[in-house]
Amino acid sequence: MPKNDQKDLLDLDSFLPYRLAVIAARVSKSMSALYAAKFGISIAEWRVIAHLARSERVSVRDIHARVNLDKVKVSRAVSRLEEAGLVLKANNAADNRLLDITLSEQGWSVYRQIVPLASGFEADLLSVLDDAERAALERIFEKLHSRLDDDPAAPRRSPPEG
Amino acid sequence: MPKNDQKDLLDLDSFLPYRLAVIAARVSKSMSALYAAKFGISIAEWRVIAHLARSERVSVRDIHARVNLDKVKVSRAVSRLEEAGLVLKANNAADNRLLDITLSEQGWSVYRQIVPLASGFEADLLSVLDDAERAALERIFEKLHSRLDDDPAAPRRSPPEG
DNA sequence: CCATGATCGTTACAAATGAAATGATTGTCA
DNA sequence: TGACAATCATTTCATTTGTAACGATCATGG
Repeated sequence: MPKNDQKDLLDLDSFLPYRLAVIAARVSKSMSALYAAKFGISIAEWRVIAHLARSERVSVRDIHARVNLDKVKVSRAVSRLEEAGLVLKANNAADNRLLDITLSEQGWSVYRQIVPLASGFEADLLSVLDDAERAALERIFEKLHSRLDDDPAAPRRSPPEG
Repeated sequence: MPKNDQKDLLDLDSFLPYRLAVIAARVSKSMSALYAAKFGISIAEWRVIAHLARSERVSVRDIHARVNLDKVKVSRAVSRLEEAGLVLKANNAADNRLLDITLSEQGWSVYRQIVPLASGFEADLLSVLDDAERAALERIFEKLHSRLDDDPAAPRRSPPEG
C-alpha cells in the first residue's frame, strides 16, 4: 500500500522556487569566483562597490534600500571595505546620523578591473539565449516581481534607481 | 573630470547574476513562509523531506547529490528532522557507512500537508506567465545550466533523477 | 589476507548571519 | 521650547554556515 498517490508527489526538480534557487546559486558562485580570489571581495562587498560607483556619497540606508542587503550586512561590508582602503566614510554635514560613503581611488581602481570581468561573464551567459528568450526573461522577471509584490511574506523589492 | 565613462559603468539592476539572486531570494522566502512557521521547518529540511518522499531509504550522500545541499547541511537537517520525529535513521545492511533515511509516519503527514501549499504557491506564481513564457523559462534554465557546466568555478549540477 | 587509500557521516572550530538592543541624532507637535 | 517618538549605524549575542579534520567502514591490489 503506497504512502502517496502520484498526484500528491511534488517533484523538486521541476519546482520553480527550487530551480530558481539552484540556478541563482550556481551563477552567483561562478560569478563571484572572478573577483573573490583576486580582490578578496565578497558578494555583498561587490554589490556595495557597484552601487557606490553609480551613486556617490550615499548612506548605509541608501545602499540597503537599493541593493537587497539588510542594514547590518551593508554596515559590515562597508566597514570591511574601509579597512581594505576601498571605501571612505565621512559624516553627512546635513544629518549627523548619516554617513557619506564613497569609493576611494583604490576602490575605483578595483571597480574598473571587475567591471569587464563581470560584463564578460554576463555576456557569456546571455550569449546562449536568443533574442526572444532574453525578452521573455525580462518579462518573466517583471511579472514574478509584480506578483510577489502582492505577497506580504516576500521581502520588499528595491525601489527604482533615483 | 568624471571618474568613469558611461560605458565603464555596470548597472546592478540589469545585471543577470544580481537579478537571479534577488528573484530567487524573494521566491524562496515567500515560499518558506508557508511552512516555516506552521511546521518549524527550514528550507534545507523541506528539500530533504521532498527528496525522501520520492526516494525512500536513501543515504546522506544521496540527498546531498540530488538536492543541492552540501553534505554537512544534509547531515544536520536530517538530525534535526530525526529529533522532530519526521525522519528515521537506520544502518544500511549492505554498507555500514551508509544510513537508510526514511520519512516517519509523521514525516509523511507533514509532507502531505505541505505539498498542496507548495503546489498552490507555485501555481500562483506561474499563473502570471503565458505558455510561451513558461516554455521560454524551461529553455533558459536548461541553456544556462549547460553553459555553467563548462565553468569549473560553478558548483556541479545535480545528476538527473534515477 | 592485509595494508593502503577511498568513502561515509559527523564533529570542531572559526567565520558569517540575523534579530534585537544600543547610543546618537533628528523630527514632531503640544 | 522641550518631551517624545522616529531614524541611522553599530554592536551584541545566539544561531547558522562552511572548511577541514576525524573516526569508522569498505574497496582494492599486492
